[in-house]
Amino acid sequence: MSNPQLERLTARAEHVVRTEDLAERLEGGKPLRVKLGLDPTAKDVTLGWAVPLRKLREFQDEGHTAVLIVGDFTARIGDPSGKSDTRKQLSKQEVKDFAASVLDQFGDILDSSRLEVRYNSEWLEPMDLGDLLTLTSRYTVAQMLERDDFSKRYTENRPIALHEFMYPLMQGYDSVAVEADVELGGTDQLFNLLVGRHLQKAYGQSPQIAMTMPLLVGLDGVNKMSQSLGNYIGIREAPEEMFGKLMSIPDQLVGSYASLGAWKTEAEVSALQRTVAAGGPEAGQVKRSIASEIVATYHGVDAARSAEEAFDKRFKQHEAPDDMPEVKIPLVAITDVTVFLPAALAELGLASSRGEARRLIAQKGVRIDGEVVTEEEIGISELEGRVLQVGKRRFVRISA
RNA sequence: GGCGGGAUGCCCGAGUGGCCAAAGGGAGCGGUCUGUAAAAUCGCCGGCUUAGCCUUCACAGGUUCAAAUCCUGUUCCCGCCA
Repeated sequence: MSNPQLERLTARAEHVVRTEDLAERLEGGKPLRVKLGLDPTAKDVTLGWAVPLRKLREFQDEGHTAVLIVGDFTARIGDPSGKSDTRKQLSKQEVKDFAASVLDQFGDILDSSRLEVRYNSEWLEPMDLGDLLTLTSRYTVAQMLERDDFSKRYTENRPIALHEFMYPLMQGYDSVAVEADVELGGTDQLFNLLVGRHLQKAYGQSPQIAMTMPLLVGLDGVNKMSQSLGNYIGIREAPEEMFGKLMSIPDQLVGSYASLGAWKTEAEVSALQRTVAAGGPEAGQVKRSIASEIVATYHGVDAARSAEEAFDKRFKQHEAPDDMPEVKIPLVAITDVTVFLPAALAELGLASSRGEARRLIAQKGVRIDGEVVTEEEIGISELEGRVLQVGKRRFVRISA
């Protein structure tokens, strides 16, 4: 590759179909229309989502136009990509709320001056049965079943609802509607992006370049980062929370977070990975610096620094954090001058039930001012004005 | 339309009359340890002021001293044939 722009734009990508086409269009000198579908089915933007977004930003920085497709129509079907179950259908209002929240957060990453936002209900809603037949006639059942998750579900005797076949077609048709030059997505989107190419050809356009970005693995170290799995970090999460979560990723993931989160170059990443693999305090140091850089990307360097300090205070020195919610002892837990602690903990949301709270006490997981609590029943005066702690992370100050 | 299979705790999944609040795994939570909210390791994991009691195995009834397990009906799901 001799074209430096091409090189920058394809960095970190998993697949580019086809690189030659991209090179050619860049040569053409016209700003490209770079499409990214936004699936408004959850309210937060995760670090995983940020990966294609940042790629899109790179395109913007090179003078190209970002075309965001809000899948308000398709969200009502639910993208079956990578799913082994039919996704539930959302109501119009839910979709609208999610879209608003997500678009707002996208603003943290994208450049609003080279941005076009389109809702796919614009062209999908008015389609009539005839249009639909034209669209569906361009693809075969065998082609659909090529898709990994469909074929898997099919052979495993799991249901595939007919409307799920429509999803890739609709997403592909979006590319036709906005005349996309490039479409970005996660690797799990490759099939859908290729359908877009196919349909564009069928509708007489030149096929878009499909570019996929690697999927960021979530906090569990196994699955793709996703909100439905709860293994995610949101880009709007508090610095301290973000830093803590980043410190909890398995060591093997540090490399990919360095690349896809801290946007390190390939060379830097492999150096970091070697250090982590060697283990020892240096490994922790690497994880720390990556965590800190990612936090700084979204909250600034100062916030990142204080998040790191707060983390050390709590987990290395085992000190209580500076600020914590102040709460009153729940009345139901009080009898005369004593407090029934399991009831108090459950009521305050520090334990999910009284039984859970009892277990926590039995397991030495509850402390008052740092001292392990062994009794379930304690005097009110022993609680008022003190810091009540559950586990390592949950703190609450009891008002006097 | 015909025939067959299935629905178990947050998820996966064993259990086919009492030994079942229900194996095992995952997730989650707590302790220890540590460079860490990593790893490892030990423990907990329906509810309840807990040697006991209460409510659970799709839903509604029934049989039985006793039902997740047997019977009837209902709902939903899957497969095969058409």
